[in-house]
Amino acid sequence: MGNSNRTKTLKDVSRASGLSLITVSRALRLPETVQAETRARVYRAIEEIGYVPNLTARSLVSSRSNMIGVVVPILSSSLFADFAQGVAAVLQREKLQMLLGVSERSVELETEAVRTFVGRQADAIIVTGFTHSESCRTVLSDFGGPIVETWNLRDDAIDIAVGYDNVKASSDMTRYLIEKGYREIALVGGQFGNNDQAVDRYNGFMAAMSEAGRSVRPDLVISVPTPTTMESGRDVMLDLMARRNPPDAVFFHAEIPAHGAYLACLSQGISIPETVAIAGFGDLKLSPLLPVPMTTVKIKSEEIGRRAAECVVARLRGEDEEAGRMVDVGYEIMIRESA
Amino acid sequence: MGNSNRTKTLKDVSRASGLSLITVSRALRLPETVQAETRARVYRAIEEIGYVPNLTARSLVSSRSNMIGVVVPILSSSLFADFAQGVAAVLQREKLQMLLGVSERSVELETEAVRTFVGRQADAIIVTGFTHSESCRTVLSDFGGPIVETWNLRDDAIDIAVGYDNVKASSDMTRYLIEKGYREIALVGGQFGNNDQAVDRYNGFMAAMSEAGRSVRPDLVISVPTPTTMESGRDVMLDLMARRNPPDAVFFHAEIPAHGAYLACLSQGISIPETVAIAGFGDLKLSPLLPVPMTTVKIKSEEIGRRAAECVVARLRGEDEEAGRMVDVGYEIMIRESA
DNA sequence: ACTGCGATGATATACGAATGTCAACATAAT
DNA sequence: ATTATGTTGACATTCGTATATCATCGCAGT
Repeated sequence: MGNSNRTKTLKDVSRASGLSLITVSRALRLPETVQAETRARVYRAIEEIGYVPNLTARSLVSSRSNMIGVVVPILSSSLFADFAQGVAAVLQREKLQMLLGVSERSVELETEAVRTFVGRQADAIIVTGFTHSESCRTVLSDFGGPIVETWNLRDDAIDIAVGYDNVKASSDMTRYLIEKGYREIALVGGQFGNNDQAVDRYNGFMAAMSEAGRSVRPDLVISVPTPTTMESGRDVMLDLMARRNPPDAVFFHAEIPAHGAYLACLSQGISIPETVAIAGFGDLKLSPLLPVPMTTVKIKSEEIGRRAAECVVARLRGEDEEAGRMVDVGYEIMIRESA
Repeated sequence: MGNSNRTKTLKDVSRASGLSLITVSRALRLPETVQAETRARVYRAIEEIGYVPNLTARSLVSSRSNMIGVVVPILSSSLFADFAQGVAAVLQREKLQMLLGVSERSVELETEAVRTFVGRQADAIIVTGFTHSESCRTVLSDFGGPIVETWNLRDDAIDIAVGYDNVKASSDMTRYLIEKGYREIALVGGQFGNNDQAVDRYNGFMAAMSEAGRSVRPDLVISVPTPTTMESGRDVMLDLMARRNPPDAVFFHAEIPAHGAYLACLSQGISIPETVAIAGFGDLKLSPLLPVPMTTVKIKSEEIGRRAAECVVARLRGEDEEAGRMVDVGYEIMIRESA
């Protein structure tokens, strides 16, 4: 483990270079104000003793940390992984670091994560969804920096919202299925607890149905547990198709179960879309490459992450004080062949 | 945005509660040493004014941050996302936070990330792979805390290694393919730059081949660019199958291109494993659910993350000072039907 | 010789919490 | 009454860096 010495400080650099503490400090923060030769001496000494600035101390004084707190419900879902990737890409080039918290869709864990972000002087906070605990809202509203709520759009954003209209996306797809002539459309949705997206998608579906004068058969509205899996989609699908009066179309509000259902049909010889049509929500990389490419709602997860991070850096730079409070990244109805 | 006041300090709690600063501080750190009633007064005041302890200041004096730095090559790959998820799960329950850096497989970006981890007084550092820049090695060896290198096993670990034997995993699968009777085995590997795993897998393949007295046709050794995509796998596969003497088995050293290739065969009516066998490396959720389930090397990505994090917390607790320097999480050869 | 400027240094203070020493007081045990 | 113990407070210092003020010194332009 090499050196067992304590970590080096600016004072050590000063000693090693024979320059005063202030000059060293200036050489780092205001390189223009010291002579080129002096600067070189400082850099040489830094290199020599292996000095790494203590960013904690810097944060304490500046009350800025160059860290952005990000909360995602789960990482092992490619949607949120892509989202985090998008955030990371933007932060990377701005020399900002990402403090990542995983909430597992629990508002308590989210609150805990947000609290530590605030305690660590994070410069901004990006969270998923609009569902928060009371104490989380309190902490966030006392927080000075930019706050971005992502993945959905609501009027009551705390500060900034970056996402897309889940209600509209869901009703658009539902309307397409109706127009396409499907008679019995099943809905496989998510769980409502702590998930405003699932609620909005459900509402979008119901709105489109009633708007078209269609009643919804309660037995055709099913929800799968979180986190979603291919297996749960497969099971739901096989259950549905084994019934006396099966649906002729199934709208999955999550892509993973849709894939599970799709593959189950493929294995069982149930033809898509002839016997049953499948529509998804998410559009993962696999979806367009399936033998019968999947019709689905494309979510721009990486873009949500990027735009959220861009809002943050814009605000930190002082631009856009009031603008960009609401960023709609949109969605796309990908009409392919499965429905 | 609620309160535009500056963030609250311990002094504010002291003022609000009518207790002295030290008592408040003690109530938080050594609750046993203050009376229950006093403690309650402190908590009430904290609640009232919305005090959140400044962890930056705490870190500065304790020179511990409760943050663990983690570097992954990319997040939008389910292997690394699962890995990060595993790390996060363990850190969560230990009240540690994750500082996440994305290296994009560049040693420079990795170095930069590691440097900021050190500067932020991270308590431990977890990196991917054994390929680092010189300055990264220097910074790491001056770093006082635990360092975990993951996803592979090598003798020259800086501190702790958590992973599996890529050479052996690759040669095991190759041997299986040879024994299974495949005559012309193609290899679709990754790029070697900054990727010790790709190198080891290649070496494992070559070793098993020469051990069996089999020569390797250079035209059947192909590499796909990083990051890997389904499309690149599809293209390689279609190219291979269009040749005069196509292979009868293809060993993909990454799962995503294997899936792309698989789906291309499915669409083109190329039967698996009769016309061509496919073996993968990774075992994603999709692999066992394909119509012809895929034979592949199962990597325990989430477990690598969990174990790495567990090593870290054990060391931070002072346990295992010397033990657990090398953790082999193993792999599994999943014999299914595609080969 | 004058001012003005650029580069460097000396010294002090601040950031928010942790921590060590010592004092003040109340209550309990002797 | 004396000593011991528990609770609270006052004060000072520390962590590593940023920053403000003021002092030097050398050198160019007047």
